[in-house]
Amino acid sequence: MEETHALFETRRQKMLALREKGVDPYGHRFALTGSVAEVRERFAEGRCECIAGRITAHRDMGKSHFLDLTDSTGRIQVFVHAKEVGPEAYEIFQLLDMGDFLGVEGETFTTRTGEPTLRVKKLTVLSKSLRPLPDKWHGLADVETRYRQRYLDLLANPESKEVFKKRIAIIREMRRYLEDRGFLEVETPMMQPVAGGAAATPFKTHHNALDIDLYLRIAPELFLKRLLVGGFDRVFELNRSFRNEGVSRRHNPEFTMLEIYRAYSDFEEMSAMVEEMVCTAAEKVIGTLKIEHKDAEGNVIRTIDLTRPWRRAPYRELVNEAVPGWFELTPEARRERCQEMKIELSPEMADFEVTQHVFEKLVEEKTFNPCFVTHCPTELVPLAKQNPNDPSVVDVYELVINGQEISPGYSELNDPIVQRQRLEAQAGEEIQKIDEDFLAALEHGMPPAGGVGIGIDRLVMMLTGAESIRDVILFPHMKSRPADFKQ
RNA sequence: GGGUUGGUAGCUCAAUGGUAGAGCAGCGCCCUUUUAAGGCGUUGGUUGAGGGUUCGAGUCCCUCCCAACCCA
Repeated sequence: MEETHALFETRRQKMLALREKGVDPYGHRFALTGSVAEVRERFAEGRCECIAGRITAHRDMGKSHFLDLTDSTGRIQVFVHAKEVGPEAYEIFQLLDMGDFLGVEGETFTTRTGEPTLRVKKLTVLSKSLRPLPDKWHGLADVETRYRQRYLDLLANPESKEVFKKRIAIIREMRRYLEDRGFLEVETPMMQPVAGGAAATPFKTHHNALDIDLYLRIAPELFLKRLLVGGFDRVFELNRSFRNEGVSRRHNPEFTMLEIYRAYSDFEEMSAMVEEMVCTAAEKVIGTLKIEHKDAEGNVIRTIDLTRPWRRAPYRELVNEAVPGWFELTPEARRERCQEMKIELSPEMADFEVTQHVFEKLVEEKTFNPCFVTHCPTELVPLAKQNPNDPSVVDVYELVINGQEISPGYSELNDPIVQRQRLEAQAGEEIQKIDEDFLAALEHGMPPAGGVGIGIDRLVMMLTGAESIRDVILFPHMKSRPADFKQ
C-alpha cells in the first residue's frame, strides 16, 4: 500500500494522536467483570461493570454519546459524557472510531427509552481499527468479498456467523455420538507416499530432508484399515482430505470428511448408524427433522424430511422408477432414450456409465429426502465387496440427500488377494501407485468391517440450507487477486 | 475448458453514447437520554486492467483479470 486512502489516513492520524497522548492504541489484557451477555443477564440499576468489545455504533448527541459495544455474546449500549469521564479521557474518546476495540468501566442504568446502558467512568483503548468496517445497515453483500475476507462477512452478516456456529455444533454432535459408542478418534497421515483410498487426483509435495515425494491424502481410508489390522475395532477420523480437481458449488479442493470403521459389522449396520447419527445431530442442532431450505427472500423452497426410517432401495429399482423399462432396452435404445431426455453422453462411455448418467440426472439430483441406494453395480465400485448371492452388485450403500451423494458405506473388502488384484487393475501401468504397505497389512489379517465416509461440508449444506459449499467453509479457496489491498 | 451474468466512492446502489450521482460511513459545525438519532455544511472516483470506435465511452467493440451461476 504505497498510497494511503483518506479514510485509512484519518484513522492512522488518530492512532498517532493517541500515542502522542501517551495512550497505547494497541492495548493489553483488560479485566472484565463479564461478557456482554452476562452483564445483560444480571442487569440491575447501579451495578459496577467492566466490559470490552468493538464499537459497532455511535450516536452523537453533542456532549452525550451513545456507543454500541459488541463482543461475541451480543451488543450493549454504553453512555459516554465529558462530565463522567473527565476532559482528558474525553479527548481520547474523540479519537475513537467505529470498529475500535474499547474496554469500559462504569455503572449500569436504564435510559428514558428503556435501554440497559453502562455509564462510562473510565475507558481503555484496546485496539485501533485503521480500516473502516462494512456498512452497519446494508451489511456486506458482495459475495467475492464475503469469501475472500470472511472476517468482514462474520462481522457484517449475523446469518453467516450462525451457519458456522451450526457447522461447529453439528461436528461436535457427531463426535459425541461416536465417542459415546466407544469409537476412538484417530489421526493418520495427511501426507502419504501413495495417495490411496479413492480415485482422485492428489496434490503433490516434496519432503526435502527425506528427499521423497509425498501426496496430500485424498482419503484416510487405507490408514484407518491398518488400524483395524492393529486391533482398533472402532475408529473414526474427522478431518481434511484434498483433491486436486475443479472447484464448484459442491467442490472445494480441501474438504472435511468423517470416516468411520467398525470391525465385525457391515454396510447395513453402518447405514442404520449413519441414519441415527445424522438425525441426532439434526435434532440437537437444528431442532427438527424437517429441514427447510429458503431462498434469498426467505421463502421456503424445499423441505427435507429426515424422519426415520429412511428409504432403502436398490440401484436398479431407482433407475427403473425414473425410466420404466430401462433395463429391458438394448444398449443402443438406451442411448437414444438419453438423447430424448437431453442427457449428454460421450460415445466412448461404457453401458454401465450410460445408466449411471441416468441415475445421476434423474435419481440423485431429484432425491432430496434421504435414500440409501443399495445393490450398486460392481463396475461402479470396483473396490467393494461383492454380494455373496449376486456378484453383479456390491455390498455398498450410497446415501443421497439434498440431490447429492453425502455418504458411501461399505462392507469392507478384507481378502488381501482380491484387494491386490483390484488395486493392480485400477493402477494399470502406474504400478507405483499401489500401496504395498497397506496390502502387507491386509495380509496380516483384517477383521470383516463396515466402513462409512460422510462428507461433512455437504451434510452441513443440507442441514443449514446453504446452496454453495463456500457458504459452509470459513475460508474457501479462490484464485489469488494481486490487486487486493492496494489502497 | 465452454456459455451466461456481473465488477462504479470505504459499504449499499443509481446513471438513453452527452458535466460520474445518492444514502450510509468520513470530515466540520449545532444539540445533555439516542436506537439506522436528528439538523446544516463538506471531502471522497484510474467506473476491474489495457486497447479500439466516436466530436464525446461507466455505457458500443476487442483482449485480459476476478467472481457468481450453468455445462463439460
